[in-house]
This record gives sequence, C-alpha cells and structure tokens, in this order.
Amino acid sequence: MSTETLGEKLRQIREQNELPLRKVSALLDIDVAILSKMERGERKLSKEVVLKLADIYKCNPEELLVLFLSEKIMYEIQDEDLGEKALKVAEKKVKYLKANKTK
Amino acid sequence: MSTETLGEKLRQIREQNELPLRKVSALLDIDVAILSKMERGERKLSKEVVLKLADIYKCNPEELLVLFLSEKIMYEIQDEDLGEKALKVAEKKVKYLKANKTK
DNA sequence: ATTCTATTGACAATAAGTGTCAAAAATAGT
DNA sequence: ACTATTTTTGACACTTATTGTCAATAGAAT
Repeated sequence: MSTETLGEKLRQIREQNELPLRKVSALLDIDVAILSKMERGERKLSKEVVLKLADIYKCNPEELLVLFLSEKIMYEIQDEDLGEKALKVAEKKVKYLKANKTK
Repeated sequence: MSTETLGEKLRQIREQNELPLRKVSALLDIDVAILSKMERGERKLSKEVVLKLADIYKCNPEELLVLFLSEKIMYEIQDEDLGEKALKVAEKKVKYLKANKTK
C-alpha cells in the first residue's frame, strides 16, 4: 500500500508537470514558503488548496481529497490502540447518516 | 445504533451514580461550568478527562474512549461525500502500521 | 424562602494556526 | 566558478481557537 503523504504526492505531481513552486504558488495566490512547507508536511494543507492544486495539475481531485481526509483522520487516532475500533464505529455512523439523510 | 453523544452518555452515567457536577468537577479538578459544557457538547472533552471520568464512575474506559475517538473522526469528515472512502483508507493505514510496528 | 445544582455569558490567558518577509542553502545553466 | 533560479529556513506579527476563571442567572428540591 501507498505510504506516501499527500504533500509528497503533490510535490511529485508538480515535478512531473515541471512547475516551480514559484509559479504554482502564484496561481494559488499563497507565499512560496508556505507551499514549500505544505509539500513537506510542515504546514497543513486546506481542502481549498488541495482542490485548487487538482485543478492546476489537471488531476483527479477525488484521490487527493480522500488522501487529505484520511490524513486528518489518522492524525486524530495517531497511535491509539483503539483507533481501529473507533474507525469502525465512525463508519457505522457515516452509513447511518447516509441512510437517514432526509434532504 | 446509538446516536448518543459522549457528553450525553457521560451525563447519563453521572446521574445514574447520583453525583452532582460539583462533586465530579472537584474530583476532576476542573470548573463546574466547564464540565457542564462538556456534557452538553459546548466544550471539547479531552482524553485525560474521559479516562478520569471512567475511573470516577468505575466504568469501562474502552467504550468511552472509542466513542471519544469516533467523535473526533466524525468531526473531521463531517458532511464530506468522500468520508466513507477516507475511513476505509485510514483503516488500511492503521492495519498497515499495526503489521509493521517494529518496536 | 433558602439551599443546592446547573447554565450562561463575559472576560482574560494561552495556545495554535496563518501570512509575510528576508536571508541562507541547494540546484541548474552557462 | 559565476550567476540565475529555485527551494528551504527561521523570525516575526497577526489572527483565530481553545481553555480556564468567575460571577450572575436560572432551575430544582426541600
């Protein structure tokens, strides 16, 4: 399985597109330093930035978003012994909510 | 399935034990106001408080901790469409980590 | 009515997250 | 080796979140 972080993946994609941080950060309208840190996991990525990057790199946003969310989840359960159980409970809740979304 | 929050469950347990907020908050060494808000979901619970409460109420800490963690997870994926996918990815990661924990 | 219990909101203190900038380090091109 | 460009690093200010303290209010019980 992929043990790559979202930041690492984004860097990889950027390098494949041969875009310097400078250009991408200009498109994102954020400082080069911040983007650099985001790619190296020193600063958090936001959902908005992830979506904009998917747009810039013309890649599938879903894959990036799932990775983004899963990293946030992993951060919460870090090295908790009960992490797996908590995940299963959360899954049940999500399914329950989905079944009862009376929109 | 149980749609009860951790705070609600803790209040229920406290009432079953017929303990006033005053006494419990003294044992926890936190302000009554904060505990009141924690039970009603207005303030976040910490892992430490949850464990102390399990001790005070002499109940199984695991069940409370799982609920505690699952709520933190739920908060991260809120109403994300990709929440369920992210949960599955996180589960794989947890299993991967568990299999490779070379302590 | 008085006492015990619980809730609410205002406030300060602290911590966490974010943006900006400039200098230093690394890399690439000539 | 020199210069350009790109990337990294750290310091700083600024904003936002979180947390604790307290007092006033409301509710419940006797």
